[in-house]
Amino acid sequence: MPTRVLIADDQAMVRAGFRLILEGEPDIEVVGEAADGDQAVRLARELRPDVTLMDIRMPGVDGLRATELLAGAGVPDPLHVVMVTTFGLDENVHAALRAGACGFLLKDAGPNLLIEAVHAAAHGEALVSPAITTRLLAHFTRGGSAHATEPANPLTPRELDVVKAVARGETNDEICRSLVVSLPTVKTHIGAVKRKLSARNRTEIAIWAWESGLIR
Amino acid sequence: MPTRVLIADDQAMVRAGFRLILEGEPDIEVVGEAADGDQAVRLARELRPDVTLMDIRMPGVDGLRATELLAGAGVPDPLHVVMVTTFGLDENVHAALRAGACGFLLKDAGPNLLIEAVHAAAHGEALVSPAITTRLLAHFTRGGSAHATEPANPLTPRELDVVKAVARGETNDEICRSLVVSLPTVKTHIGAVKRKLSARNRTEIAIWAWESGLIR
DNA sequence: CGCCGTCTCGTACCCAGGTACGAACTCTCG
DNA sequence: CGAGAGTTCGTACCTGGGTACGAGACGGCG
Repeated sequence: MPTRVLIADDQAMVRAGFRLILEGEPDIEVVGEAADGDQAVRLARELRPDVTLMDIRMPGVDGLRATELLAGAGVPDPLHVVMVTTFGLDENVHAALRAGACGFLLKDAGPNLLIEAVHAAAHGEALVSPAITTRLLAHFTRGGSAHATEPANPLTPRELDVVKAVARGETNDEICRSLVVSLPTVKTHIGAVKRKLSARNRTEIAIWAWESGLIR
Repeated sequence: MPTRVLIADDQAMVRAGFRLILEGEPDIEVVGEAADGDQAVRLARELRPDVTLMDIRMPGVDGLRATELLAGAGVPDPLHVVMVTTFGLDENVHAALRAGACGFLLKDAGPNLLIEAVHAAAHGEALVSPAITTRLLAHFTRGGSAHATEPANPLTPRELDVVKAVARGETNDEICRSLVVSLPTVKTHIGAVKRKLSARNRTEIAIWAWESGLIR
């Protein structure tokens, strides 16, 4: 009996590409496609796929949230979600694994890795892109301290304001004027954001904002 | 006699997806794949494809530059290049058409549109994604005015290396190690880049890299 | 050949950015 | 009401980023 796969990605051509890649395998069957997180959750409940390929970045409910929803009250059997994304920022990886994903692939990983990941996920095993694996290991060996305490992505509204300003290239001085607060306040917020995103400087905050679609 | 197609995209999985989509058509034959602009130019000269699918964003020589090179001294017969990209930034469209492309597709356009575009390009006709067509028309009707883009950015190769590193969030210290130069050198290059891009800090350099598609 | 651009490195200085505390105020919620 | 989260501000300190010089080495080109 073949592995039944659900594909969730907002780009129709990416879905078609995945489908064609996977249907080249005899023991894999694509049972559905979803264009956003909402659809993904509904179809996953309805179709009960063995594995769900989930793009992180989708309009409306994104892949992370959708995975959390599924993990929460959706399906009784263990989740087999493989995250697929174009970018491998650390925060995304952590959030994805916390949300219950059992794989994390970059889209430039090659078709074979995709197939391998589906097979691995079907057996409840995890497969992560080599490039990301390297960074994960670096995190562990460096003693990734702050992660255990921090929940997923709860940036407060004010912190989001600061992130957007940073992602526009504003200096701390400009931010404190445009948000009408004092300079220490801006620094406090930025410090909090850096901890939550495990960013090492403001440039990585800006990169995160662009990658996550907060700015475009 | 089938239409011979060359695929140029840095992501292996995207190439595989395109190939599978196109090979489903009886009158289309994929004759080669290129992972960057250099390869694309060389293969196009060697294989003489009827149509080249070209991703705009590729490491090293990007799709725009590669198209220009081909238009310049490459092939005598008219160019049949279809640009493919995930984003439909206006300046990209203009630059692509200026460079000699005869089509412009968004990756979320659907497989059928891809096939249609290849067929159209084979006959020298142009096919542009509906969404982009709308924006182009808007430009014309509005009287295509304000173009605040810098057409030529005289960034030297080395400066481009530095820009990419900055856009990855690296610190000066990390850059000087990854490029194997001294710290003053890195600072010199960054200073030059800042002047050329009229950026006020490294974050604005990173933003520029993202906006211009140098990084994704 | 001399000129020019690029890449490289150095020294020195200044300041924005980042860290590490502490603390007050407001609001919500059990 | 007490607890917690969010926002705000303060002080002090240190590092990294940015600026302003100058200068040698290399290669292409008129």
